[in-house]
Amino acid sequence: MTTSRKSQCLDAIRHQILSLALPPGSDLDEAKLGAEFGMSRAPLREVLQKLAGEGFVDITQNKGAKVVSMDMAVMRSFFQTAPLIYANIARLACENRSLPQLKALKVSQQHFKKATLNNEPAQAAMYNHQFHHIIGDMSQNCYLIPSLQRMLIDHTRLSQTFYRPASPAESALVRQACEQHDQMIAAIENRHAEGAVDLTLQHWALSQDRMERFVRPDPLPVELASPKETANAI
Amino acid sequence: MTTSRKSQCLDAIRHQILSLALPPGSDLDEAKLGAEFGMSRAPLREVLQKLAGEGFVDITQNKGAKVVSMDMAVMRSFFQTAPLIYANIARLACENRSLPQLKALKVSQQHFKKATLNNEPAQAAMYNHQFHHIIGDMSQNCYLIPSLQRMLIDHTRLSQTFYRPASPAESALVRQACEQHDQMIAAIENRHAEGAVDLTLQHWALSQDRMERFVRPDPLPVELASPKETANAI
DNA sequence: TGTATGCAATATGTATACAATATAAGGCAA
DNA sequence: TTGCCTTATATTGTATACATATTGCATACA
Repeated sequence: MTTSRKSQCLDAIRHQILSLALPPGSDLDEAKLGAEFGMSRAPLREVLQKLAGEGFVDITQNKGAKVVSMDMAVMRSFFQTAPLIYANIARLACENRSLPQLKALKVSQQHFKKATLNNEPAQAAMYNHQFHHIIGDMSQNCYLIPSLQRMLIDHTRLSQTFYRPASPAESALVRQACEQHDQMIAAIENRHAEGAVDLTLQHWALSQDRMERFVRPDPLPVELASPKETANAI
Repeated sequence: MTTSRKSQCLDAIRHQILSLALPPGSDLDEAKLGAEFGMSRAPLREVLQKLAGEGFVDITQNKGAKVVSMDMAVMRSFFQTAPLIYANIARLACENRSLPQLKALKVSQQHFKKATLNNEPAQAAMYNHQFHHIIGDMSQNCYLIPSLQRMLIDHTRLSQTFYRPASPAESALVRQACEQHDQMIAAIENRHAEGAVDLTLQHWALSQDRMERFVRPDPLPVELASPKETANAI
């Protein structure tokens, strides 16, 4: 199939952006990518246009495509808006989910669980992304889905450290997130909207703290930054 | 400027979709549009890709672009989701609006008011669209704006009849909508978030009834459809 | 007469060549 | 040395030609 080459290219670039292999702000050179995926610039430009529509890249006239940035102004909006979108998507998912979607969600969760147990942080982040993406599909709401997908892009990029726990306490958080996924599946299966919303907000609270730390890490101990020490360090 | 031809084409197609000159579901032929706007298919395809990203058209592999449909399932989501998006956008607009944006909003409202007074329904619908689009810009929230813009597409298409009042009572509704715009400007200018949200919800309620009637009009009088009359008619 | 199959016409997808624009480097003048 | 202007190079934008896929119609067969 000649069509699969384009969708394959789409998936590859999406994956690289979500995994931070292509960091925010990096330039996407048409000629280079075209050569890399063995296709001419025409279809590749369409791929970039599509990615722009999905919110993965920004395209500027005569300047090409850049991976969307994650500056402070955007982060503020992110933390402000996420609970609203996630909670309402969860509620609608309970109302509108289909059985094939429910099946897909369970499969995704199996993969996610396995990745966390095997300590594969990159995979875990991607399957977590897929999990929430499927819940978005379940909502069947063409107005909220674009918002959700944009949130998930930044959420997945920010959570790249989340599944790479540095201490037993952090491992416990990952296990808890995994359990919440199981509970969310049950709530959606039973069309228990209020439960799904509550779980979603708890799930959000869990990752929120971790992500905010990533964006705004604890300040270094003041003593280390004293004039004397600084002078020595240089 | 060679660049303006593409953006001009974008604006033209957007306008035709919003005004229902291109009805939902209609096919967009690349070759025909290319000839119409005096450009080759390559840039025109990019225009269609961009429109797809904005939610104006759906593109299917090997089958080209169609104006997004407005079926019943979508309408349900529309009425379900609109208050949520509009209210939160209004709240954020109060927080984040800039002075140039406020100025633009006032200008847009002037045009809108003039169009309603001069009984120019098509123009009124377009300036109403612009008015709410600017409020979206004011929110500065890159996650909610895509949702808002998709809502506005369908809102504007549905409201094409709204500004074509058929009775004095309907004219009063249009005047009321216009007054609400003025009040919304004041609330946003004074950063009065609660007021802006309330006004937005009232504004929504006003158009909601009118739009639902358009989607699901009053049934025809039963007498006219009686077997005897029907037989005569045929 | 209904259906299936194959062919032709039309529309979309892709590649390549060329034009226009932006960026960066180098030279010149203050 | 610094600022600016010019020019060269690299990258994006556009047009055209060709390949491929879909659709509708005609024809043949059940």
